[in-house]
Amino acid sequence: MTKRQENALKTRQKLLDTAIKLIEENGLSDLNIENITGTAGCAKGTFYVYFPHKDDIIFEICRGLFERIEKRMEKMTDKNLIDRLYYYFESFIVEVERYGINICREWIRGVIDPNKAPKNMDNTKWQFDVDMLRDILTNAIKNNELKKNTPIDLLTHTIICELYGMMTCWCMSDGTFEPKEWTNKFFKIQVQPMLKDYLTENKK
Amino acid sequence: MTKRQENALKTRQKLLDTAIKLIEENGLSDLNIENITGTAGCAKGTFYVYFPHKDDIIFEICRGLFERIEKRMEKMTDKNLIDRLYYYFESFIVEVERYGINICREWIRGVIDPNKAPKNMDNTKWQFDVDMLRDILTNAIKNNELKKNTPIDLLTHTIICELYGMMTCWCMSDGTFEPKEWTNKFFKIQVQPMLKDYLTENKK
Amino acid sequence: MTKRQENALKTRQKLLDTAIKLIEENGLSDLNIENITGTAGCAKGTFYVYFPHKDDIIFEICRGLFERIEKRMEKMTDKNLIDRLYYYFESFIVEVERYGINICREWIRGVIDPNKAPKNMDNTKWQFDVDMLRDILTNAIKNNELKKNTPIDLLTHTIICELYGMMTCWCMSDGTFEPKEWTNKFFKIQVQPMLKDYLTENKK
Amino acid sequence: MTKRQENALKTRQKLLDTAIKLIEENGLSDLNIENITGTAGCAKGTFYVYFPHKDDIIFEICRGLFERIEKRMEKMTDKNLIDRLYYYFESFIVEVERYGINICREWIRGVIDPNKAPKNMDNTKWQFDVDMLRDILTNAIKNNELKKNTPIDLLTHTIICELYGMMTCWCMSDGTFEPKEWTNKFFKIQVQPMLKDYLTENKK
DNA sequence: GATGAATGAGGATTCATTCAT
DNA sequence: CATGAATGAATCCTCATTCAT
Repeated sequence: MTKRQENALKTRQKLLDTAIKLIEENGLSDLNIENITGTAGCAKGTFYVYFPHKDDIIFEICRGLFERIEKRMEKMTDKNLIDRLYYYFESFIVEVERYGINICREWIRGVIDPNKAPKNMDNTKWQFDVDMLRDILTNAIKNNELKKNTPIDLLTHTIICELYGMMTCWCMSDGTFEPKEWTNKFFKIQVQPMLKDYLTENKK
Repeated sequence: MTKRQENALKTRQKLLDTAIKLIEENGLSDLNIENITGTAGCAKGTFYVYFPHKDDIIFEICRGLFERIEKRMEKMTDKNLIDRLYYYFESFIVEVERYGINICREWIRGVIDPNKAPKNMDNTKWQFDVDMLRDILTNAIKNNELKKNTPIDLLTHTIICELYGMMTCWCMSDGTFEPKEWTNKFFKIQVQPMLKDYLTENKK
Repeated sequence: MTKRQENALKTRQKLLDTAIKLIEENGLSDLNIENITGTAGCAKGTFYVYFPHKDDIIFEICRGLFERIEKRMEKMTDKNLIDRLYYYFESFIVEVERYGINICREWIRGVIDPNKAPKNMDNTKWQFDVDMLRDILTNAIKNNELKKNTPIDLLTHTIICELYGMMTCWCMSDGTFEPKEWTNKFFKIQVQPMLKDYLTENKK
Repeated sequence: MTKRQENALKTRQKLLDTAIKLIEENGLSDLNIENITGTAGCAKGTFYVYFPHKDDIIFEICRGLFERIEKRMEKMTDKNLIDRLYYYFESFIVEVERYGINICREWIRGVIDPNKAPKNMDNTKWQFDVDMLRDILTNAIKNNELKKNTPIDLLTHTIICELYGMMTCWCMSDGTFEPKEWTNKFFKIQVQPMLKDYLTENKK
């Protein structure tokens, strides 16, 4: 990579970071291109060198959040089921909290309407989450961690519901309801008891 | 009430209904005053006779949804705790579904950021929900339906989380994940087991 | 019509007149909404009360020119064929000159590409002109002014070609080549000789 | 010519050809530098190595069309007047058709306003055409092909008018009105009769 | 010669809101 | 009460052009 390309990447990242910062500070509705470029220290037109439309930077911010969670997930293959599920919960919360509550709000606002998702998105976030969790549980059956009669669909939906419920409540409560703290509690009183009956002998 | 006052009330209601219909059809972001008044069959200026600001009609729509739920709740004082809680769940879902998925999306979008709530709102939706549910449970202790050591906060937050999780997932899945169906399931595998240990002998 | 509606019409006309004046002065490429409204003495937004898009006012200006020519034509039913055809030539030139050379330029620029015509235009200008002239000649055969073997298509196309050729040359020559003067000359040395052989005895 | 100079010339020609292709496909208004260079397979900056301004390439395209016509004309000195004039007509049409109807549209749009012609253009297209045709006719008088009382101005303007009329109508009709076909017809019923009276005995 | 990142002036469009009638 | 013409701030986006590498 040449020096020029490196600088270009820096500019792009600078715009991305600035946008994240500004959304976190004032929310999406107050975000405008003049704002971003002004704060990032470049010209208005420079924005359009990297993002064809205003929405594209927002999509990218959310996708970034999305990818970070995925990346965390990939690292977790050796642990046992309970730990993997807990890690799944935690990953969401850690990454979302890193970006901040306002980005989370915009993320939910975006993810809430799959009809308005960008066309290059091959799948709904909902479908993606359902598939990923179902895979974890299906594999657990294959690995003999879960019994064959485990109600996978029920567990999958319950867990995802819990997760998005936590995020929605975090935003609603303006941060009072802290997800990190509740992840733990919920996991103990909701997820673990629910799984108990389906864990095979050797994993209990 | 004079004839004139009656007509005025009708115009007002017409505007409200039209706005609901339009949001359900095209979402909030495509809603504008010309749209509302045009569809309702009155002049742009008429809107401002009844609603000082655009936001006021949105607030009123959400408040309407809110009030319907409350009203349903008030009718339910004679039933036992489990039934009351189930009814609480159901009320949300029934009323939200009546308005439609797009209104629900906008409701979540609005409720998600308490800082941007209208100023005449005396309380956060979050705080309201927490208080209402806590009251139900506290009364249940007083009525000797629940044991004194019941972890009220834990139960309260868990239930609210589940509820908003369901609504968020309904929206995310574009209606595929049907709340009515899952309300029942969730109640059985999540809420009931959680309460079991704290119900007093006479209520079990 | 109420006083208000009258004023509104005046505002609309003022915008139209201003736009015509500005195009005539500086051409279409230098025309912008700020310009029009500023000169017309109203706010930028007022423009959009009357014209949904910038292009709509341009279309209307050209349509206006078009209609004036049509209206002139309608008045001419009692005269003989030669006079009617001459009047056809003259109508074009008189109306186009009234608007000015720059408007004529934009008109040609617009009329030159039927694919980019507004969708509410039911017909091509080309088709319209061909039809109108063919009607005049066909009727002349019916009225026994022209012989039955008159080559209508040939005459029609020749005359239209001459007409648009004159307008194009007027613009190209920046007004040096004056259409009024040439209309007469052309008619005498081109149209009349061409018709001579086909006029019936009683009309010669 | 060094290899480097050769390559440079190729790049320049590639840009020119690409621009012609793009105008023919989408018209001038959709033409932009990124478009040209992207399609030509070089960088945006490269454009400015060869053309100081965007307009310069458009000017060059039109000049190219212009020169091809001129070159055709130069070859025609030995034929008689009627043939030379017919060849003049034909040259226009053949070359303009080679470039395509959209280029012709843009050419007319450009040629229509001499005030906006590039400054390096020493003369108006109008003036150029008038001069060229007048020369042909004046020489015909000198060569004793035409009588001395031939109304040169009248003939010159009539012919040019006919020519541009044909091109304008070709564009207006979206290609339906085919210039090649009509060139012949017009020449026979318009130009030849008009000249008849002024041809000297030995040329009749 | 070639590149492509950066620029910023310029222009269209939206829409909540006001107010005279 | 009802109207709807007028407002103008706000904002997105385009694109020819420059210039350091």
